Amino acid sequence: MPELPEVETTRQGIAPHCEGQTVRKVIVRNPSLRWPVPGDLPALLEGQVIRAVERRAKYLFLHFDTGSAIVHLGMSGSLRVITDDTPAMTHDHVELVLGNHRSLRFNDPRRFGCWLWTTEWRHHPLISALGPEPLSEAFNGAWLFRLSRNKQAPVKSFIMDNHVVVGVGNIYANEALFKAGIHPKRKAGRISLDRYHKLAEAIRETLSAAILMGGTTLRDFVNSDGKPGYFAQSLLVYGKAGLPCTGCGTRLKEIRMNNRSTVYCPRCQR
DNA sequence: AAGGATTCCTGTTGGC
DNA sequence: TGCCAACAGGAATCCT
Repeated sequence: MPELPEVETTRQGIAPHCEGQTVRKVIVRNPSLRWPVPGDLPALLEGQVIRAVERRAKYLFLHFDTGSAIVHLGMSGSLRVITDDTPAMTHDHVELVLGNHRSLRFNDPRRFGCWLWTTEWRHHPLISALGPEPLSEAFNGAWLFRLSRNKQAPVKSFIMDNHVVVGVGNIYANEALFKAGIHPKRKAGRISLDRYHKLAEAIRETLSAAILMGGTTLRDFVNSDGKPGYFAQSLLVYGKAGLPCTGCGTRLKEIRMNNRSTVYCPRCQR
């Protein structure tokens, strides 16, 4: 499940092969993604040079002179650069044939991902209201504290809200709350500045460690080079319900919050 | 208006 | 062993 580290790993993997390359041909095999792939996407991209591959939150942008393609990997999407004679696989929904005998292939079994076009990517409705990047200076405990005042929502929902901070999906929310010793159901507005400093640091640590290790890799996610990431091995609570807490030995508890698996230590997290 | 519930989808898993 | 329901989750959107 691509979370921010996986998306950044993907960007780093494809950028060297894409930047400066001309798009020779665009093949849309299945336009039924989260939103329909624009019918004029081939006409918009063909003949143009990919100037840069950028990431913002979990969105990737292919920047061209006339605008940008917005790509989201959704739940099960992946982008790979391969030689252009490699046979298409099932769920290879979008392909950009490049000028270096390579192709950029978008594969997405569950089709929660998207390919969109924008001429003003910073002002695109999906992008403009996003919160700060978790590894940027703008994201810190003071920011979390200020935004959370009077909020009744549980802190786990709060940090997974893209208006608060981007890139914190279910797995990393569980991990960060454990590291910070905060109970996932605690009301966001009832947490001190001190504890938010700790939480911001935990989010930062969790995500940067995962980026270094190449992403979490659960089930069907593979990096752009086709190799799995190794972060899954260092998960402390996610997927470990019933196992002893690494801090105190208490059995980790699992509950459902907003229909999402939530694992925590009932003793260490308050 | 905030916050919870629903929705999209298919490969994998678990129970009988 | 085989089949099928349950589950997984990003995030927009709908609903209360």
